[in-house]
Amino acid sequence: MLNTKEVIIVEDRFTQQLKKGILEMLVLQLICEKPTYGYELLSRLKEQSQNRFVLKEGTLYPILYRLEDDGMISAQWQQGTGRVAPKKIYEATENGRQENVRRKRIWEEFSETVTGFLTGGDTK
Amino acid sequence: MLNTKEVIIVEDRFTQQLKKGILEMLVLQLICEKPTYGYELLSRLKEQSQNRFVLKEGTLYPILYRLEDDGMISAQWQQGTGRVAPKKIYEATENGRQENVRRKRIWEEFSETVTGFLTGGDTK
DNA sequence: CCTTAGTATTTAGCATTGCTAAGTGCTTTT
DNA sequence: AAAAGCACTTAGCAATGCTAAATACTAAGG
Repeated sequence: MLNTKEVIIVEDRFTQQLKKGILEMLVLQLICEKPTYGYELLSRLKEQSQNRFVLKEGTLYPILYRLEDDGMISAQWQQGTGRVAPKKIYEATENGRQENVRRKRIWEEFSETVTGFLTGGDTK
Repeated sequence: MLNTKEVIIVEDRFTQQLKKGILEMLVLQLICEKPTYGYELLSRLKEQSQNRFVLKEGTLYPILYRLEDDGMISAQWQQGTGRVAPKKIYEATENGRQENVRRKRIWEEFSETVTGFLTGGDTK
């Protein structure tokens, strides 16, 4: 591509609010799958969601710090190999894995309830 | 029931955050189904969700005001019939109905994406 | 050589939304 | 007389995602 600009999709308030809680869950899920560092998470989120979860750094890193503060993940700095900048590698703790399972269960039940609510009544 | 006290389920941060945006969507949906007033919405939410969306008034009314400010619903005071306190009846506007349809679409796609994300990778 | 883009992390400050808590006023039940 | 129910209002807090910008180093292009 000559022009690397991307189409900017202005997200409305609704869609933005839907993400509350979800992003942290997805990040935890990805780290449970395999140890990773922040910048890589950005691309994994983007790709695995078909461009639906395209985060800025300012969104992701605070999530990582929260998960770390809450004991869900642990971090260690990886030495800069050769000239590659050092990365902060995160991996899930035992607590984190349990919490991840719990959240998936809650999400499943929650989303089913909501969908049932919306389709049960039918606006017409 | 002699004792009307209910078991208090302390909700964790995660579950609370999941509701962001959702409650407003559900309220709009209910009003689209038929004109209603605030207090009745509380019970409809509670029943139709099998006790999963049990709101306090302080949560619901601000939602109604927002929906009204945004032109999704319109309100009119119903005269107090006899000795019954006057109620503020809300009904959906044309904009509200369109937005409701749009939100349902967004929710459907969103929830499928999230579920796919969580089941695709499998934490093992 | 200088500029742009890419990798990688950090931080400040704002907007939105749900929550608790409390208050008003009237009616019905105990 | 007190408690509980109906019905609406408001103040203030907590949590999370967003924008924007800064730092620092490497690689590529004109």
